Amino acid sequence: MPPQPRSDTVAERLRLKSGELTAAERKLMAALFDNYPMAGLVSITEFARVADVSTPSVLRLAKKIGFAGFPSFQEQLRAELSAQLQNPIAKHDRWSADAPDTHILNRFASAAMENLSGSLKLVDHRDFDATVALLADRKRKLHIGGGRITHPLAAYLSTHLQMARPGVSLIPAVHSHWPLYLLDIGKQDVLIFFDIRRYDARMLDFAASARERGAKVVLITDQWISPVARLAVHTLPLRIEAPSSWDSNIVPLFVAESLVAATVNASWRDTEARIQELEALSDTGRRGR
Amino acid sequence: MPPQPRSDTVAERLRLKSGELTAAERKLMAALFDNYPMAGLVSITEFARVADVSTPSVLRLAKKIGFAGFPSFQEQLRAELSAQLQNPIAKHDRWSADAPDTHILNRFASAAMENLSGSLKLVDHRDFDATVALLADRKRKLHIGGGRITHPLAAYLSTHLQMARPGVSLIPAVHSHWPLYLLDIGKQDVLIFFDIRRYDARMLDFAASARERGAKVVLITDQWISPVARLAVHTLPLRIEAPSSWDSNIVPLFVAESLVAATVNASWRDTEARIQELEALSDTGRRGR
DNA sequence: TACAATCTGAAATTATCGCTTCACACGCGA
DNA sequence: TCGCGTGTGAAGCGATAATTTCAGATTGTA
Repeated sequence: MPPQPRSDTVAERLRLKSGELTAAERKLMAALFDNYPMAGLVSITEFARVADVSTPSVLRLAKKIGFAGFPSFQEQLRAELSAQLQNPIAKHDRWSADAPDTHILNRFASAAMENLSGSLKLVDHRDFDATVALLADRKRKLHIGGGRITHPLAAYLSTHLQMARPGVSLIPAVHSHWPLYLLDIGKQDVLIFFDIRRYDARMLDFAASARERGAKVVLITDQWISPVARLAVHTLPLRIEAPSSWDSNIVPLFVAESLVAATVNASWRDTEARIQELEALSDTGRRGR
Repeated sequence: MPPQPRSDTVAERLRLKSGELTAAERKLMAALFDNYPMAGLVSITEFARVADVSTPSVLRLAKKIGFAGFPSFQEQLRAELSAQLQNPIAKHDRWSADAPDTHILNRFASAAMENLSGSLKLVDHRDFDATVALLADRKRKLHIGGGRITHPLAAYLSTHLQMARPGVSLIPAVHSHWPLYLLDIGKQDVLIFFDIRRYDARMLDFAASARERGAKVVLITDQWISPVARLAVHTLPLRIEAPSSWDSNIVPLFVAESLVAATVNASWRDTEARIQELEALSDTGRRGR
């Protein structure tokens, strides 16, 4: 390997060494990237304070990535910033550093952002709020399920809701077990289904049976809307296109996380105690091992 | 004297006073505008040297345009620069129609966008590309795992990679099964781990054992970087903050989907046939019911 | 459990910076 | 020519920043 090219940016040097950084050094790296490169253009004392480490740690990091001291480290940051300011195309720095626009990461990121803003226009926030009210109602049991592709989303939602409240059950991926789970669905229960194309006929059957048993169905689907919507009290249609052979489930995950956050907010009094209890039990479990 | 007008930029203040500047002060103004505002972000000594005046002249200029001293003059320059660098991403057009900005959907969306653009800056795209090369190499077996929270992400990635190539296995969520899976990890295999805070000590152990058996470890983690990074050939650090009691896994999912798309692209010839075969088998299966 | 290796920040030290003072230079009118 | 006002920078003095040292804390290991 040739000797380290001295023209490398601070960001590149940090990434190069990121594997061998200590805890304090990682804090500094995080602080710097949090506002790059401005965060590094203050005094060493101030930079250390912002990252919540000592000044020697800043110095050690600067030396580890090949600078003589803090001033030369800072000089490099200034040089990068100057170069960037003179180059008007630099607005792309918010994407992957120096990767071309056509890089899959950047194309996927654009698609994700468009899906997200498109979905927010598509979704009726009253449906969202009404769904949250259902999820926050502890008198109702929750049943969460998804198709072959979306099942991990259902699992994710179920794990988080379980931390927030009791009475959450995940319907397994394997169809043959479904009748058993249908048995446990009762009046006033809520069935949350992820169903995106291609829609699974068996999910429609399941949702129909659940509804007959008195459950309320909430559907998270794509913009072409699964047939389950006819049975659902609330439908959240999302955009899921991606530059890929398969659809993107980023926005469905976004909705799942938002539902969790909103549900926790809506019933904070009950939830707070439960989370603290969970923490305590986890700690005990860890120590007991 | 009225309180110092903090909204004026240094450039405006200078132009305002440009009529009453002395020779040395005009030299300083010219030097600053020559590379605004970077030229002023060095030490007073250096700035004076560049403009070919003495340091007291710099100080006198700073005071003349209303600053208490050189540091506060410089602070103003930094503030202007920060404001200028603020990415215009923040002002995306309306989110959810007529929902207030404070609605959880909009707050979560902002957080997601910031996490995404922040992560793209944090991730080294060469690590990403190198990871894709590993995933696309059909001679290597892939083992995919995650912690309690991130396991669904591992499952999602595994499902998609399985559609793209053979030799993909998902490490189950239950720790007690792990030794059995370790047995099957061999030289040249690849272990893809999702590990975000709080890091699981058992994942570190597992990764260490896998590495000892000759496997290459790829780590998808958060910006605070899991200790597994020390064992990993490639680390993808991501931003995961959310206005919620728990972290957001939207960006990890984004990376998983991007990895799948890039892997498919990288080995399209092999993948195409496999996907078509899968389609055919699925159809048969459905008809056979 | 003890030992070694590594990491970390408090404190001391050194270097540099920001600022003040003051002597001198210059222009200009008496 | 002198005197006066204004502008300038050399020199020096704290103040602050950068660096070094070192002892305690932490972590991994026998």
